[in-house]
Amino acid sequence: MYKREEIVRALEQSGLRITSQRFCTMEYLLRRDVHSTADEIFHAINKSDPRASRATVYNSLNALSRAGLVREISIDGKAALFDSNLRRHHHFVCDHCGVVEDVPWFDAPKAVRHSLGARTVREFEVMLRGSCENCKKKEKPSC
Amino acid sequence: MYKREEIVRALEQSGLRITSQRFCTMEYLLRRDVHSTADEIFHAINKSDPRASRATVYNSLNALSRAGLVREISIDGKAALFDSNLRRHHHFVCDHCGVVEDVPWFDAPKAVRHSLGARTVREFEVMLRGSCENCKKKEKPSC
DNA sequence: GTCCCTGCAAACGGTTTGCACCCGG
DNA sequence: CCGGGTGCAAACCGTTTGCAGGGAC
Repeated sequence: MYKREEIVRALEQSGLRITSQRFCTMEYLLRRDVHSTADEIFHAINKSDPRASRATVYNSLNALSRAGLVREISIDGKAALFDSNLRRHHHFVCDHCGVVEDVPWFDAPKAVRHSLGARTVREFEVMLRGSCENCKKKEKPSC
Repeated sequence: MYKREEIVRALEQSGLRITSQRFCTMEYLLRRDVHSTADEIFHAINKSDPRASRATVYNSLNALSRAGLVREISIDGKAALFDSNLRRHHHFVCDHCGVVEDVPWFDAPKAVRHSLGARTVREFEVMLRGSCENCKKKEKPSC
């Protein structure tokens, strides 16, 4: 579980002012195990503090993102998802329910680097698409 | 070069009515070697037929996309790009100029499939990010 | 006390939709 | 002639921005 001071320390180390909004946003992302949209975060924060605004959630997320404390992922033109998992990883997207799950990191095959000619590659991002465990069960009720 | 009848045939085979807008949209995409946004396509078509509307370009692109004649790619929440290259391939995105280039297809390493547990994988999509050839030259003017 | 952050509302860019008219089959 | 496509404008949705006031350091 994430303690208050851990979050404060993470924000401090990134040189960000510790404000209520940033703290709450960071806390929310760390406590969830699934990726969240800005809107979900806004509603959660807004429930405990009705004065909190959507714009500030966006601003906070951008600040956290620039500071490298969260990662923004955008898939298929839908609302951006925010991810507090900073370990290298890839993503799996379910075609049916749309859930986005983390999958373990693997590097690009060596041969690929050669096919890229004069380009420099800094990042390797993979997206797998298919049926998640739950949707697969539903597809085949029995046999 | 793509001949008029080839495009007509492709549309026919997909069971789509052959209308001026769909033909022009398809032609435009086939003739370009880079991916285009709906807006670019709209402006190109609008130049020769000032009555053409943005909405119809979107509708046509959606129809072509549903029919499997073009592929829609959305990257980083920016305007969608449309791609008439139907061969399997991956994408390279330049961090500096934003250009999106096709790179040769390669399959996921076998080990990856095992790490996915009960999920079924239908598609494997890779995005490489870095500096394209042009931007790399500019980065290092000399030494 | 100084900036930076916040909240609000308005603006924004990309895309979709409702509707009346039009055209391909 | 019928059904679907088209053009237009307005709606939509996620996100950003300008501004005035407030809070962190």
